[in-house]
Amino acid sequence: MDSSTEEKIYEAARKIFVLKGMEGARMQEIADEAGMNKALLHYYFRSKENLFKAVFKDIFSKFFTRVKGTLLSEITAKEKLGIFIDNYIDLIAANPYVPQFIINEINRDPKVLKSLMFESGIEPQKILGMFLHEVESANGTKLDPRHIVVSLLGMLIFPFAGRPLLQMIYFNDDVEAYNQFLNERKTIVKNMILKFIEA
Amino acid sequence: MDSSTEEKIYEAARKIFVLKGMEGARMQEIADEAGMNKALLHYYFRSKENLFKAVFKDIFSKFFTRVKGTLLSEITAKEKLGIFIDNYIDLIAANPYVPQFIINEINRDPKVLKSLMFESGIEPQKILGMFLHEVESANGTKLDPRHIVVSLLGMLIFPFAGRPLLQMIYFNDDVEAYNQFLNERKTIVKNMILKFIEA
DNA sequence: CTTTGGTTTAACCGTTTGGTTAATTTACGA
DNA sequence: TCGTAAATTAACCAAACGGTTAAACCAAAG
Repeated sequence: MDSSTEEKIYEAARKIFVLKGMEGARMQEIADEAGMNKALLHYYFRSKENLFKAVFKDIFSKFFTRVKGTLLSEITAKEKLGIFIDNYIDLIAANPYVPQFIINEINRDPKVLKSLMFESGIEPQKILGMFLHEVESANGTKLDPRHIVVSLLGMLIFPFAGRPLLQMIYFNDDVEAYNQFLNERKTIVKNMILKFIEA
Repeated sequence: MDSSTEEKIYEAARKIFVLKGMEGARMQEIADEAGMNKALLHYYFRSKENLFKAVFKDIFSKFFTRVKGTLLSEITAKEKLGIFIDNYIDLIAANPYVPQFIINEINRDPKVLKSLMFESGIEPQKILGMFLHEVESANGTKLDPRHIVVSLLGMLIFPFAGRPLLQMIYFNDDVEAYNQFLNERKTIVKNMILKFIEA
């Protein structure tokens, strides 16, 4: 660990905030996680809200930036959908609590959304707008593409957000079986979306 | 308001807990919402955790009981799916924060899940098991029905959980337009699921 | 009217919380 | 080697928190 103190604080804060949310997180816990005195958090970031905003803004923009990369490759719309689904599932699998974290914090304080999107540099409207366009050209504007996007995101996020419930009810708390189930979803979701768009 | 003191506390607690979660809720805020002294909350329910458990257990079991009712009618599997989707969307529309609340609290403390299901009387496994059976007989066991159920629930819940984000990005914060979008989803989701199962 | 028991309240308590401060340590250029 | 500014710490603070308590209130039984 040769990263700077500020970076250590930031990474510890990210971990704790994503796991417990703004209200559930404690400054002392973040300090412990970073292995240093609590006062240092206030030395580098003035307040808890400041630290949280820095973390949240970064997670928010990075998440959408990753999505953007997926949608910029030069292939057909349907291929893009397939690649998007693969990459998005991998992205959530690597950060399983992030989507739910983003949803929770936006619901907790929806006011920050506008300034957040502006300050984050990237504009989700354009990214998701690109996505809408992919869907639109794939199904020939027969359907409202917003329904496709919402269905797609719901199908991708829910198995992660509802994991404790689903894993227990359907998989007898077998972690490996559930991981395989999550992998299978790439194919399943692709088939569902494409079948619906084509028909 | 001629309901008893205990009922008033309970309803206030339900409202605040669902809106802000266990950690975000304050006993004083619940007392204010109920229009009475904070000490009364401890007089009727011993502790915050007690009060929360009572509320959560009740919400959890009522939500699954409602789902159960939908699946018990005597019609074909495909018809049941359609009716289930209609009723489930109406149910969430009447309690838009409940699914996310349940998901959050289960993630926060997954240990309580088992005892919760046991104490709540109804067993989600059986209810969702019934649902699996409907899906199974509708698609002739060609697909793992668990994927269908997870997709279906994700498609139904996500537009409510992600509302602030989706409403802003796709509907310019037009509340009425988003409400109409939510209504359209009944048809859309039905078509998606049925098309996928039949094919 | 008085007593009795459940109900309600204001005031209080100990702990935890985010945040501050003054002093100490460290890094490093003059 | 010294001096200085940044970095780090222990100790502290006020406010907010969940929870308690003792007294006041109130309805019903005697």
